[in-house]
Amino acid sequence: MNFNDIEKKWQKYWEENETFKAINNDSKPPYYILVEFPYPSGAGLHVGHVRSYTAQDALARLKRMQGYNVLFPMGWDAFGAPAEQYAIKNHIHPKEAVKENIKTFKRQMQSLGFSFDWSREFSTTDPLYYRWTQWQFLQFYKHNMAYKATVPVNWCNTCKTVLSNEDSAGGICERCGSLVVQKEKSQWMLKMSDYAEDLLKGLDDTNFAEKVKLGQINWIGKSVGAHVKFKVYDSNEEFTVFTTRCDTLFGVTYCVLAPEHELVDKITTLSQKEEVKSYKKACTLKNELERTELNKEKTGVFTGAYAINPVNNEKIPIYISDYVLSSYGTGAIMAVPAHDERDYEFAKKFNIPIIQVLEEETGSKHSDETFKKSIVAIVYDEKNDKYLTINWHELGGRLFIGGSIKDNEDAISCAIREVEEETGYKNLELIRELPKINHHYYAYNKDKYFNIECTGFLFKLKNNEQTSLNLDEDEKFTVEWVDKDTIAKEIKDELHLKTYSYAINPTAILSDGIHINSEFLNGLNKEEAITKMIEYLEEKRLGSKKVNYKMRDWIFSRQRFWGEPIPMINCPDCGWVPMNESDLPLLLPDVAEYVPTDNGESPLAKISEWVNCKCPKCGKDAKRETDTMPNWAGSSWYFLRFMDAHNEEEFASMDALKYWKKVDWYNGGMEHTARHLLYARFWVQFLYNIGLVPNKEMIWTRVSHGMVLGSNNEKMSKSKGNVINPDDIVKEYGADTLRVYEMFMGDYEQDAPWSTESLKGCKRFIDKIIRLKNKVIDEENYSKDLENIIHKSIKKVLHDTTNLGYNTAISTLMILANTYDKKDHITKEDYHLLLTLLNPYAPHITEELNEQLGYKPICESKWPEYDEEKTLDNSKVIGIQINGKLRGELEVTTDENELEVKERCLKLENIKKYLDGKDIIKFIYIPNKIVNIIIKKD
RNA sequence: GCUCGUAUGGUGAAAUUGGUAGACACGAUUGACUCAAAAUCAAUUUUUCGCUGAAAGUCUCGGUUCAAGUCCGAGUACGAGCACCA
Repeated sequence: MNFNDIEKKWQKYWEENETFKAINNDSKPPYYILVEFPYPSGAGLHVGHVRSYTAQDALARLKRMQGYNVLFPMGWDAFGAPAEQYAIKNHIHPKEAVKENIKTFKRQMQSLGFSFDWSREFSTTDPLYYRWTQWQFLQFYKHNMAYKATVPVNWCNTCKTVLSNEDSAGGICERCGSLVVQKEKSQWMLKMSDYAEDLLKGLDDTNFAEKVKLGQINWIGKSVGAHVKFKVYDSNEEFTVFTTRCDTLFGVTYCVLAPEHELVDKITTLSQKEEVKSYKKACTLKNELERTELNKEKTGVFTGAYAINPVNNEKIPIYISDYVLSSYGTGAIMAVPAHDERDYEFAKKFNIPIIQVLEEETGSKHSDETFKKSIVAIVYDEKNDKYLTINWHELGGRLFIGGSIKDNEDAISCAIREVEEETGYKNLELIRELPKINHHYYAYNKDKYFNIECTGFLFKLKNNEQTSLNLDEDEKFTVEWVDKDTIAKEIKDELHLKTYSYAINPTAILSDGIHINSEFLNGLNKEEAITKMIEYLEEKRLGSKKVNYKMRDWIFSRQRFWGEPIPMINCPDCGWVPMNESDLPLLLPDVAEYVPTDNGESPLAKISEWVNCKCPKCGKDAKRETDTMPNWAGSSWYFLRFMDAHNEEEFASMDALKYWKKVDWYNGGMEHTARHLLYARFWVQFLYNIGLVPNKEMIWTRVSHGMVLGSNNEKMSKSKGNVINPDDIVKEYGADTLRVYEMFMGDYEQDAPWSTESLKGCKRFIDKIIRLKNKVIDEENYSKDLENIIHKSIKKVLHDTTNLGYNTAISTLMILANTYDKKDHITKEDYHLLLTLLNPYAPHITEELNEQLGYKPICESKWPEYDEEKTLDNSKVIGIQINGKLRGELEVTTDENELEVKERCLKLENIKKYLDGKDIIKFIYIPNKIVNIIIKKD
């Protein structure tokens, strides 16, 4: 029999015997393994699918052998735009296209021998399934979690259609390449923002991989800050800003409102009216691309109005600018150019003052410090592109010019004086004063600790006129002009380096430090100052602590045909009325001809016999909602349906949900770890809150797999011609080979390129397994000399298969097979064991060989036990190092003590050679690991 | 720009707690079997050198340690996601 026949034979056996059927309420412990159900595209199964399905299949098969009642289901996420477009083009109903694709996918999956429980199969497009998706939407609505709102959508004027964010990436329509514009539409929304905190906290009740948790946390984007009220000068108006940095309030030099802010028209002065109006107009015309373009210069206009800074009553101008988003926070900000990059950029452009309120700290603090003020002067020679430095030689290396400020002297005159005293140059022109730095240091010559507030200055040399220096000082240092490279290499002092970086790279200071110019906050660090400022604001009723989240409500409407219809009816008298639950499912109409509308409504809007209906409340003529649900809807709860797939009374019974408890292990692509997972968790938490599921989190472990890339290390795509079709591989090399190869190809969580050469290596491994049968002699029990490696292998394969170590599990099995191969004979039990361990990965060939040996099928057997005692070695070869360098090896037994090991060590020829005439300072013996002998060096 | 991930031979990659770097494969080279090929088996394969031995070596620089791929600090390159989130 060839491998294709063997595969068919066993696939048939499993199907006929319902080997993988999971039974609800079985007495065995439940274990739920889930892989993301695929979107059945026309392209068929991808080798990337094969990778994750095989991994989970191996886990499922192993868990079954361990005595678990394993639920390992499969279904189809079949709503979506591609099927819709295909259907429009070919004048058929999308469900026909979907049916075809599902058939292909299922055949391919079955040809790979995945142990799915096909009795629970369903598609999100089955009315029996989406009936419950609709029902759950009604629950959202009834609990005030669904509402209508007007939001902008991406709209393509050429295609006359609404686009998803994915299809309009970069502001270009994916299909026709024309510019995408924003259009206002009334949409159904789910109040997901209410769940932000719960979704954050819920992560503690999961075992998600750390990077998955991080993805969720970032998406939710919690930030703790404050609301601060600003009064408009000479008016009764006021506005509120959201800030995470209320500690910098004394550095506020202007405010910005979003162009759409409601106050803009009210406060704009007469003289600025025209300018404001045209800027607002320009903003609405901007498309996505322009708004998000990198390096875009800040724009904005002055409203003519002023605000009052609540902490110091300063009068500050109010601008409008599109760098402030109306959708986040309050749509208004206080601007602190000294400590925010965007504000800095804006202030530079509009010549707005910059007030530093936070000094960066350098050096290390000491308890007994003397405070003084000082300067660092950086003098630049434009002509030669060089900087003036003083080389103190051994005394202190290379520095810029520095010095202490005398009493009754201001910082700038001090800087000019010091430059002349130390270098003789006196014709300086100030380019810029640099931010102040708080520096701690120890002065050797004075044996004292100092804390200085240092102001930096950047000067330009006007001419080379130089007075002569007195000789005494000339002996201690030399004055040198140096270039950038020399500075980078030779200046080590932290204070001078920091000042230099301010000079060449002017920017806002974002790091922590010490507050200055801030009255009651002076001397405090960032965190202390924030706490104190919030207290102050709340006490004076000027503001309050406020938490903000980036996560918005879920836009739940799509203007498409091929999705779950939203079961809402618009009645001229009663408004929006939910359908009666007993009338569900609301079916999609059975028409093959439908065209998109010109105004962006769903194609359903044109099918009048479907749209027109009666109001469930008053019975008058009414119209159905024509928007459909997003793709994410059906996939947000499918894992619950698998627990009770054919229930006609409920989406799933509490009984079934309680039996399976939760998804023990969920696997999918990295691209879904943020959004899909978040939507699914939100959906479940809502169902929990209304008492329909037993746990607030229904997914325990979430793992993300790496992609299978083409052999050229690029993503597989038709256009690149690097696509591998699993059907071809199964036909030529067999399903088992493909499965083993995809598990062996590399770290499961990492991307891996396809290699047909490597695949052939796995075929050779399978062939070797078959050849080993010739060495089997009719004897029970393990061979004595194989016992150690057999027990070790059972342990390792078990550990690796349940801990994402699929590649090392395979290599362990290769080593075991190689060991068998070196022997003339192996026992039946030796061979049986190898087949059992390999079975989760290569189920067909192992079952076949196992049957030929006369054993009962592996899929009905137990996972072999290992004896910890027998995995231990009683001796081990360890390395012997001398001063950390490997110089020899020694076989030690576990019961040898350090003294015995040392004695034997020192007798070894190559060790003696190195020790000859040297003193041993230390002898380190780490049992079972290594010996390190430390000797005195010459 | 921000967040996350990654960096080890010609290639895919191993290396539980810091403890002999390169397991297991692929490819390559040589040999055996063969009329020949395939298959199989055996051997070599990190680099350099004065080759029975030695030195260097896990992106770069620095640190901790008897001992660092692994821990700490600074940086570089590549990849992914998000992007003016105050």
